[in-house]
Amino acid sequence: MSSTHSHSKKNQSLTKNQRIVLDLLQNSGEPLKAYFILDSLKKEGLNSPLQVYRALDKLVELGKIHKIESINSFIICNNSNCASNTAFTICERCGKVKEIKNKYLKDSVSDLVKDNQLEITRYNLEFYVLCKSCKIN
Amino acid sequence: MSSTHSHSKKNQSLTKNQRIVLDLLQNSGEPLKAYFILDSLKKEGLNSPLQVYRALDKLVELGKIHKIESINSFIICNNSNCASNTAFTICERCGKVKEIKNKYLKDSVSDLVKDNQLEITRYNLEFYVLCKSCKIN
DNA sequence: ATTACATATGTAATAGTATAACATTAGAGG
DNA sequence: CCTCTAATGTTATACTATTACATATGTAAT
Ligand SMILES: [Zn+2]
Ligand SMILES: [Zn+2]
Ligand SMILES: [Zn+2]
Ligand SMILES: [Zn+2]
Repeated sequence: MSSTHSHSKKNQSLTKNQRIVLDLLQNSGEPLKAYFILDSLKKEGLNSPLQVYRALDKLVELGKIHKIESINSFIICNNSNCASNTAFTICERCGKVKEIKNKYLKDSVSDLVKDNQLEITRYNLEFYVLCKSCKIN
Repeated sequence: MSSTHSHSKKNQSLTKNQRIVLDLLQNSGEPLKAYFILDSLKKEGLNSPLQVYRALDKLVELGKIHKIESINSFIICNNSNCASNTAFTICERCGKVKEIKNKYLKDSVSDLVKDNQLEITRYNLEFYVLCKSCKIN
C-alpha cells in the first residue's frame, strides 16, 4: 500500500497537462492512443490534440513514457533506465504489450550491429509474439 | 550492366499497380512515403491513396518491401530472406536508412528475448545511428 | 465457352494521426 | 520588477490510412 501514490513525488515537477497525461498512462498500464487520451481527459480540461501531443512529447523526452511506433500508441515506462531506448513484445493475437526488462539488452543490441562501425544513439525494438495465454488458447 | 532489368523477371507475376510501385521503390532505394509514391505515379495512372496502399500492402506481404514504422515509409528489401522481419539503421542527422544484413541476426535476436518464454513470430528493429559521413562532418 | 470464385481495381468519402502558426500565460532567475 | 524560457490555448491544416461499394480481371473447374 505504500506505493499507492508513489508517482506523486516523482511527477512533482511536471506541469498540469503533463501530469494528468502521465497519470492516465500510469493507471492504465496499457498502450493508449493520443486521441483516446484526449477523449479521456476532456473532463480534466484537455480540449485539443495539440495539448495531448505536447504533453506526450515532453514525457517521451523525459523517458517517463515510450511511443510504440508500429501501433501509434504510448505506454508508461516500466523500466527505470531505458532513456530513449525502447524494447517491447506485442502479442499478435490479443495486442498485449510488455516492455522488455533485460539489463543486458543494451549491450547485446550493440553487439548485433557492431559490424557496421556505426554509433548507435538509440533503438526501438518491436517483437511480435504469441503471449503465454494466447499460446495456450 | 547485366542487372539493369534484373527486376523485370522477378516482378512478372505482379499486377500493374504492384509493379509500378515496386519499380519506383527499387529505382529509388530510399524510403518513400505513400503519398509521395502517389504523386510520383500520377502519370502512370495512380489516382487514389488506396491504390498505393493496396499495392504496398501486397508487396509487404510478399516480403519485397518493408515498412519502416517510425517514419511511415516504405523501402525495397535489400535482403532475400527476411520474410516479415525487419532491421534497419536510420541516421538521426541525414535520415539515411540501411537494411541490416546480418544472417545471424535472427538467432541473436531470439536469444535476447528468450527469458520470456514467448514465441517470437516477427520483429521490427529500428536502430538510430550517426552514419559514417555524418559522424565525420 | 460458361460458370464460379478469388483477387485486384476504381472512385468517393471518411477516419485517424500529427503539426504549423500565433497569441497568451506561467515560472525561474537576476 | 524585468527578462527569458517553457508551457498553454485555440484554430486551422497537413499527413497517414481505411471503409464502402461497384466493377473488372484472372484462374480453374464444369
Ligand atoms: Zn522504459
Ligand atoms: Zn496474447
Ligand atoms: Zn528485407
Ligand atoms: Zn547521416
